[in-house]
Amino acid sequence: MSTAGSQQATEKRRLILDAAVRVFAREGFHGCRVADIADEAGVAYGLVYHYFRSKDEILDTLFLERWGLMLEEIARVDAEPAPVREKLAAIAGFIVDSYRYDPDLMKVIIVDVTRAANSFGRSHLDEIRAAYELIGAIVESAQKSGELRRDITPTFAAMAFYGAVEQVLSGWIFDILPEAAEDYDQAKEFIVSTICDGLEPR
Amino acid sequence: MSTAGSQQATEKRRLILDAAVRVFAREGFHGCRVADIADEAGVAYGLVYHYFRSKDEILDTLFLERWGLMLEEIARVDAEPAPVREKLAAIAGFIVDSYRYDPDLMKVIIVDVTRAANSFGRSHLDEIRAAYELIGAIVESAQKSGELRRDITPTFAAMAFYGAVEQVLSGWIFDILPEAAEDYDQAKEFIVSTICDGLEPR
Amino acid sequence: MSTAGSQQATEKRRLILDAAVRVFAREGFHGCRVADIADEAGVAYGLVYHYFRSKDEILDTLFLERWGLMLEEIARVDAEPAPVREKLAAIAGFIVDSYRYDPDLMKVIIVDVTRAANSFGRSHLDEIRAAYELIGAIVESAQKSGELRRDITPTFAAMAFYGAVEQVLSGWIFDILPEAAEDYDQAKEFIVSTICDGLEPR
Amino acid sequence: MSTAGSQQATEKRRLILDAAVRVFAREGFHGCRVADIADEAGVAYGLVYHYFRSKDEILDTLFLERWGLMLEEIARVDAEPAPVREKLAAIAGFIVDSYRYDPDLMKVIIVDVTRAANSFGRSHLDEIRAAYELIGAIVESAQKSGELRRDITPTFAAMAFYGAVEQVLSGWIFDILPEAAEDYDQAKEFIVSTICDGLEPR
DNA sequence: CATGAATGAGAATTCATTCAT
DNA sequence: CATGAATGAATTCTCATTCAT
Repeated sequence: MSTAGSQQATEKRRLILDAAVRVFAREGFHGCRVADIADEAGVAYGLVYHYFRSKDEILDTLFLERWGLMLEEIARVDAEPAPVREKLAAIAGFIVDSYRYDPDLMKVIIVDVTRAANSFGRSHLDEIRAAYELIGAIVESAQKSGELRRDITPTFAAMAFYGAVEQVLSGWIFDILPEAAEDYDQAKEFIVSTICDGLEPR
Repeated sequence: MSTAGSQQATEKRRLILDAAVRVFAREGFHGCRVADIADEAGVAYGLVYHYFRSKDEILDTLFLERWGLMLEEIARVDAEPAPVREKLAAIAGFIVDSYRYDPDLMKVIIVDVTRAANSFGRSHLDEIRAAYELIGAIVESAQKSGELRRDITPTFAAMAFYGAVEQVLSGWIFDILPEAAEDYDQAKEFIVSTICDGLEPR
Repeated sequence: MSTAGSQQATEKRRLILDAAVRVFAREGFHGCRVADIADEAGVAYGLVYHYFRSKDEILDTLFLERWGLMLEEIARVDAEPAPVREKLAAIAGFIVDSYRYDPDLMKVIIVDVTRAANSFGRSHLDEIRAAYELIGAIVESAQKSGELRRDITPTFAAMAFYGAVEQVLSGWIFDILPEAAEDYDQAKEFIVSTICDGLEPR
Repeated sequence: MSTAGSQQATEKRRLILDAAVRVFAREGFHGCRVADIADEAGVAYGLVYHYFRSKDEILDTLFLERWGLMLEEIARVDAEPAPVREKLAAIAGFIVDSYRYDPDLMKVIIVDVTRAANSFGRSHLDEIRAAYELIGAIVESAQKSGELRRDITPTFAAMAFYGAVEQVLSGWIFDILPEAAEDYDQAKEFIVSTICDGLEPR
């Protein structure tokens, strides 16, 4: 069946992407060779170039796939008529779960894409900016509704919130923070509580 | 005379380090060649290797120099009998001022070391961890004195605080946040207020 | 078809090895560049590294190929029920013929491996030693059978024999000894006669 | 005193040469840097170039010094009215003693000069050839006087003799032959007896 | 004489990418 | 689609030699 053939073709592409995630996570984007990806995927060297124009495109693809999901999720959350606290919890939860579900992929995105955001194509930077802006928009409307303080700019608040989330992921990636099942849930609550309530007693 | 000679000997080394900061900031550690550093410094290629064993060692040196200053500053702040809020403000201020004083250097440290989980970040993990621990210790003692809530772990609080600071710097580095003179001062206050007071109205 | 394809794949590897022999012989292992080998072989620079891990590995391969043949030959000779004089003549003949057949290769082996006490010679010591030991074993059994004097240790006798052979090759290599067709045959006999009968009249 | 000054100057030169012997023996001519020689000698880097034009010249000097002594000795031996057996014993003894007295220097000469005789300046090759010719002359006159067989060419006989001697030294250098006090004396006798009497019983 | 900083050509090796099959 | 041999530009690091002091 031609459908089966097409599925198989897609399968190999997926195989390569998944292998790339593992290899990038293990050795870093710069630290690995295209050959390593092919080996990890168990496919021929040249096949990588059949499906992807370049090594960069593999990373681009991985990033865009997942970052796109996140943007969709943030937009979806934003559209709901929920308290800002719940919205932020949903976003933090989504990112934390993304890491829980596929730590290698999130490691690659944070370490190899976010880090190199200015050396890579500017397109990534726009995607990243879009996330901050969506979060900023959530903050902004919550400020208008009186849910959040107005003396801190929305953009800044978004950075503080996202920075806290990313730092927790970095902590896990660098083996600085403990990483047990309960830590994931706790992290989400801690982040929201720290950012919304502050560290000082109320 | 011999002192002058010794200073002159050191001069070129410093010249190379300063040139490396600019080149790393402009092209990224991986994106530049050792030749670029030598050119930028106006010295012969080989002299770079006279003073440094490798390209890596240059980055290591830059990182350790500045990170060491930061660790000293945090330790100094910790030792003072001030409210935790002032301590955190002093630390955030120091980091923000480090960026204001030498944005290229901080960019290099954040982009090429702090987030490089597979290369430099990993090899300087102890130094990086030390910073978190010092901040965590400040939080912990403030929790004991009742200045801060006790239901969020010190380590986690330290991550949230440092994450917010670093993200603000990242915002400047990646041209996401506005970067005017008043923004630097404002940033320090915003960070402390966000982390201590929270975004929700009190 | 697939056999032909496989042969073709091997062809380039052989091309490189043969080119390396000529280049090493002409310029010496240290005196040539990998680019010279690639040029001489008429292949792209990178292909050398496709087939060999390093410049060293090329020399290792050349040495082991031929030295292995020699060890086999010596072992084969040793196993035959012939007079020791004939055995030594067979070994000397094999080495002399090796030179006659491929003087460049033997030059490389002697100049760059066998005498290189600090690099290749040291790392191939076991193979080199094995040759002496095989020859020593031939001497030893000839001493037991009364064919050879017993007052000279087998190891020493092996060194004297091999030393004479190698020095003759060195003489050819360095243009000290005349090198005509009849010299090759004569050399074999001279060596055996010198070592077995001695230079003094009997 | 100006004499003392001049002696001191000479001392440093000697210091460098002696250090070079040790370094060359340890790491090989190609495997060491000029800096290693300076360090080993305990002198400043630049001083090496004050006394020698180049790294090559250091090796040249070492070789010519000792090889010259050997040529003198062979010529001296040749001039004496002694049996050829004694002459060869004197030459073998001189070379063996040279090694016993300064193994590093002989190692350097055999491994780094003799080996590279065709890549280095041709002048070395002429010196080496001169030694063979002197020995060949000794053989030739012994053949005329009936002390040695006439059916083996003098040049060839010289090669066999010198080859046996050098191989014994190589055996020591490569740790293949035992190297105790008595081995040195035995070696000399074994060499002469093997070459003059042959390995077959008389 | 003595020092060691400064120079820069050179070489091995790597690896993304192409291409013939 | 699949394969992996072939290409060659790029870059780090080495180190003999020079030179200013």
